[in-house]
Amino acid sequence: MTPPDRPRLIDVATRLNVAPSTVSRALAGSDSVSASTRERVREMARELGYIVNPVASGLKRGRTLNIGLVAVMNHWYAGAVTSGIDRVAADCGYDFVVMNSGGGSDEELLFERARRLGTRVDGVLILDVAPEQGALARLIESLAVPVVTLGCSVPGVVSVRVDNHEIGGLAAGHLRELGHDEAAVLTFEPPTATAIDNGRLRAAGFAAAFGGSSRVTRLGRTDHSVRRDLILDATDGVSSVFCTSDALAIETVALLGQHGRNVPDDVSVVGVDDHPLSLPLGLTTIAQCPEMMGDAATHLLVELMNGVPASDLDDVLVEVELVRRSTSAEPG
Amino acid sequence: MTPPDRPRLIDVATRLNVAPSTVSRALAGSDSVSASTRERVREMARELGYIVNPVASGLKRGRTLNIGLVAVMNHWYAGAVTSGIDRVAADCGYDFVVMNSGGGSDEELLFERARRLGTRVDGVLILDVAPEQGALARLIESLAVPVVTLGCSVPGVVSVRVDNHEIGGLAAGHLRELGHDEAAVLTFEPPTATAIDNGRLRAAGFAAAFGGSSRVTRLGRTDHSVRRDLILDATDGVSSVFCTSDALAIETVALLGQHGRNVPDDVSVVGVDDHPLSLPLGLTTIAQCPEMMGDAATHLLVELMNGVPASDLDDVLVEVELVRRSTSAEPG
DNA sequence: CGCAGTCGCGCAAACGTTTGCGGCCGAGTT
DNA sequence: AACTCGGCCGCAAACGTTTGCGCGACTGCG
Repeated sequence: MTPPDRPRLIDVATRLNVAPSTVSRALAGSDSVSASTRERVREMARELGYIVNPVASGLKRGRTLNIGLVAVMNHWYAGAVTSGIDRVAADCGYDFVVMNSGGGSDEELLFERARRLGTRVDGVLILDVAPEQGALARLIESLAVPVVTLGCSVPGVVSVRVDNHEIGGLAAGHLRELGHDEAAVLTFEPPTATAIDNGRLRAAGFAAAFGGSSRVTRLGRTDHSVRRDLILDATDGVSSVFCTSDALAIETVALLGQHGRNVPDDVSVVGVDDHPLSLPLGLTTIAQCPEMMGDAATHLLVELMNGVPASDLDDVLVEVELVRRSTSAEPG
Repeated sequence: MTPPDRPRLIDVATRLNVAPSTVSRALAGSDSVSASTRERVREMARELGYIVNPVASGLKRGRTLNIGLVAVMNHWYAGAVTSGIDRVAADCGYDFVVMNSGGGSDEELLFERARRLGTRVDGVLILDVAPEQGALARLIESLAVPVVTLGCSVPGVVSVRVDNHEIGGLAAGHLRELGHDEAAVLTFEPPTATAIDNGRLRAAGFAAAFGGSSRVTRLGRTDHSVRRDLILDATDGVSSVFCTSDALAIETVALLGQHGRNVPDDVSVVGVDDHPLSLPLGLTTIAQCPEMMGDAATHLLVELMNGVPASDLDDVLVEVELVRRSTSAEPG
């Protein structure tokens, strides 16, 4: 079961009659080792299939070359962000370990895990967890490593976000341009107490920019059959509806269709996110690119871990974009 | 930026005038330390906020208490599995690090990363990567740690899977019971060369069990407007359609609806996966529970890491279940 | 009161790297 | 020819734990 243990640094050293330190330096590309031995060492390392033991290396150097991600993974969005993170993390030589913040309502336990996570990684990314009464700030505190937040923000820690207000504004502008002057806005309550409430801001941004008559209704995460009724009720008679997430929008257009209201002829629907199904379903939406957000956040985190002070780094606001497809049109 | 370094083992030792070894043993719950000192140590550790340094500990003990996950994360399914993994991993004291296998078509690079991953973790989970010409086996080989595969299988390594053939069979049985005797089956080609092709088996299982007239058409991942035509064409005239994934099914019912074919009155549609949107959309589907799969796989991996030989462990086949909702009905 | 057995604890050697420091040797300078 | 200087490399001490081994003291028995 235990395979013939991996070769160690000292193995390649003895094979070459040099000191371990030389091997270490050679592999690190130090210039205080002659080009010729450097090459010999590299050759031998490759031949033996040597790779440094990250644990030992981490112990000595005080960095683990790991970054942490805390997020609730049970959502397509988290997976997409993860893709972005992985790409740049790999480029920078980091692996990343994830800690699922979902489900566990036991705050004490969460903190415990966070503390442990902080010992394994050089920095962490926090995705979409809500700053409930300072709990997020305390969480970050107990991590004790550089942090960048994604989709949420805490004073003093660098973040990458989208402008949720602008998102609402874009949707409002689009509908307005088409000629709609009444709209229903539908929004979910956050699924868990620790998840962030983007919907509220998006709805507010919409209302502010729309100008016409709009009415927002918040949907609980309860039984979906009662939700049906709420949706139908809220959208009754209006010519356009703005859903603060694509998941909700997709459900809404299906529902409207089933009840004889043609989208987009009778009613326009626009969502937010660019959900993977939005393209095939032809949903008009405000797209944000999760991979790009993961990408940007990871770059920032790398800088922090390299010692750049947080005060030198600016928050980044990633661009959102209206992508018009076939669920929005001029009012019939 | 560097906070006043975390307390170390020796700090709590000196504070108590005991040897570091005693502290270590006390915290480990060894019985060779008196109950009273054990308690004193624990108290002090709590007071100082001490937590063991997993890197140092890992170096000495030769286990990292990390498990690896290789998967393509850009998919809701991976996120859901991740949730299951995290839950039991946390219970067993493990964290997990993920390596995104998607995108990178450079096989050599993938192997390099896998080798590195193998040095950081005590075992790895592999999700849905295809055994393309033995590449998967070589990947596992180069990991050099215990492995369990999820959704795919390689001779000699323990796996947890669903019976894709049975999935097709369940769908066929359901449609048959309703009275359908003709069906179109729609399936995606795998998105990348390294992703597994579940659709083929599901389609085969369906065909085998359906008995009536069924015709399968495979959809490329190409432009979705050409896909529309293919779908409409393939489903033209049939009373029922089986889609080998919910994503496809959702797209299909939307399409059918837009083209005047009422679901389920004119045509029944059943999918597979129990996609998060399937419930709100009312899609009849064959549900598999990704969290449970992650859960099961992690338990197996923990056993392997504890030294149980792979030959003592049986592959697990997780149950699938037909959940009937409102897209299937008796033929009109 | 002496001895064996036990229990609790400390000492020090690991685990596999990285890195400051010092030493050797050859080349260049006067 | 002596002296210096710089380029390469080895020695050994860390990093923070865990753990085999051994030692002292205390208990209980003869």
